Amino acid sequence: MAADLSHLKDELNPEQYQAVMTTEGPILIIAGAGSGKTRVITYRIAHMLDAGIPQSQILALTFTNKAAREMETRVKELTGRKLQNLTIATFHAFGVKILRQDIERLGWRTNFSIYDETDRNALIKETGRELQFTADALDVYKIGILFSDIKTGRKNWTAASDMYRQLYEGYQQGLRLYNAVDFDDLITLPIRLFREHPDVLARYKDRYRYLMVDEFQDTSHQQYELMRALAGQNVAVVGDDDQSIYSWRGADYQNIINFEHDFPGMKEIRLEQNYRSTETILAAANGVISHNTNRKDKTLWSGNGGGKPIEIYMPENETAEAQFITESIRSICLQEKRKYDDFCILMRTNTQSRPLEEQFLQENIPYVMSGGTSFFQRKEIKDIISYLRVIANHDDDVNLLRIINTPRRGIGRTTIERLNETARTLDVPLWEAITAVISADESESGISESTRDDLRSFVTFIENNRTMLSGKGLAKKVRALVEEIRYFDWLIAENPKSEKAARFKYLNVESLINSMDTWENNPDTKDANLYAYLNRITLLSRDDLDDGEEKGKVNLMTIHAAKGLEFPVVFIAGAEEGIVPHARAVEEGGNAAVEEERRLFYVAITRARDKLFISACRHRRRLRDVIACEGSRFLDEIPASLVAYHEPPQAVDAKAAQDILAAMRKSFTKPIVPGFGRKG
DNA sequence: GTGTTTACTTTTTTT
DNA sequence: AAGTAAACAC
Repeated sequence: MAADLSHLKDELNPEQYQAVMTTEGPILIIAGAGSGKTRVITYRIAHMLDAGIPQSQILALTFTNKAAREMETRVKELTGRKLQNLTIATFHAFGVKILRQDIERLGWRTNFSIYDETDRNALIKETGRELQFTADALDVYKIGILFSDIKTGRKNWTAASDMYRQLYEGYQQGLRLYNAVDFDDLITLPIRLFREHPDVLARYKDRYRYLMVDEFQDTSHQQYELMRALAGQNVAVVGDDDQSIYSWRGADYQNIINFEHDFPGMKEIRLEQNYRSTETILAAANGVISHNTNRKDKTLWSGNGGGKPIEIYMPENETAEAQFITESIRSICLQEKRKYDDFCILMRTNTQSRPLEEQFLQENIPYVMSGGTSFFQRKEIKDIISYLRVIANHDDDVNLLRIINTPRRGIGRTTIERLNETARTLDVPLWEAITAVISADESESGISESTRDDLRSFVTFIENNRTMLSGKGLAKKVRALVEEIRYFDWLIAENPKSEKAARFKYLNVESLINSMDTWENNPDTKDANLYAYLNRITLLSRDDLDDGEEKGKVNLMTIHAAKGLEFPVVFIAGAEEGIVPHARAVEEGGNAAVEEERRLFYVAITRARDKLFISACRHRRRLRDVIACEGSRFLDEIPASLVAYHEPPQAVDAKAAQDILAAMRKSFTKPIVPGFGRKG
């Protein structure tokens, strides 16, 4: 089916239409929540293709893989074309693409490893130990953040941080030696590449004539630099300062101001009509966000009619909260004939998901938790991936150390220390030290012959698996590897108390292998080799794996993960002081941080189309003990006329809890609070 | 030299 | 509850 865009004018409002038709020159689209942003972007691309602009000239940058994928499918649907040459990617994925092509010019080899936070911290720890840092001074978590700030120019060295300068140098050298780059490098190295090698930049500028950046309010200075380096005149950026929620990762919505300066003649288009939410929900959102001082003034309006009041409930604890949510979902499903995937539960932190997931399992309600502790952060997954990384890049010390004795193969602490010394004196990666030690005539290394045998078989094992680098059947080979190292036995041994846990972990490994299989058999996968797989994998999160699986399931996610999405019925769980706004944000960042938390809450509210429930527990379990909680300050910022409160349950013992539950069940056929269920 | 036990802290949000 | 580091046992 060919594109039929002749009715564009009827399908879009005047501002949207203008945004779609303005393909030449710089434009800034300020798109309020629910104002049809995705629609505008996809129509805009479709229109450009329709106007004869080749796919290869268009580059669209997003923040999440999910957004990129969604954009691609929508354009595909709209145009009915195959999109082989259209580039829609996240900033980081695009960075990888650039580096895969030309990183050799910067001194790395093309089979470089990408280090995530865990890997980065491991490398910092390792380097710190070599430099004799005391355990006290070596808070790798904090140092990792510091290094990221330094690398991206967010911070300079200060008297306080100066003691880590040498460590930073060591860290950087480590990356170079192990042929690895970290997440920040995925943006900063392309910038450097473009600066130092104008011919490379020219190639990209020549190719990409039309640039588009989504969620522009969340671009960092580095990402903005990258964009600016590539941009000619035809740049469209789309954003909303009220939805800027990534400042802790370097996002700065001042880039919107910078854009006005750097691209003179820029056209600004504002999308202020909300098509998503009821007037009630929108009024609540506006009421909250209006408390922020530092923002572009906006008047979002909705033509969608009143809607139901926003329901606020204060359950006794998180179990009661989870029960309230599942009960509500059940009855709304029945009453309004909704499907499970119409519901979304939003949380501030990942840890909030546990009691909810338990309740869902118990009640047999299917759910998907997107994001969360990323699938790829799981130990069992990282173990297997580490094997693959070492196979792809022997010099990757961080991953080598991870697997060299996992499962146990008799290579213990002292051996590793010895190898480290050898590596340090020769100034080579561990792998080379190992090969040197095992091929030496006598055991001058101080490593026993039997241990050297263990090392030899390890090296042989890795070498034998290099067949993965080419040819077909990657998943099959990985499965064989997992069997050969007897990973399941290891999991059982490591989880002596719970075979269930071991089994669960093994299932995760299984689903990793399955996803490899689908990936390599997907016709859209261009080169199904190990390198391509590894480059891709580090940038993915859980929900990028099981595509299509989320149909018919209740959605659970953090507010951050929900950006850009919408659901008919939304629950915001844990709307308590200390959670939103998060205690850490309040104590560390002062007012600016509270404003960001408020934006976060605003994003949460504006995900809802028809119905919004907010719950705040009176007590919550934290660490060991139970603490008393207060409702979030943001709750008071919702105009009272829009809210219906649930009657709080009085008792906590089991019997009373049953009664409350029974009352709650009834409450959906007959409101226990006057006004609930009626139009406000 | 290696593997197991025990004491101890802890990380908000994600590419 | 889970991951880490140091102490302890083999």
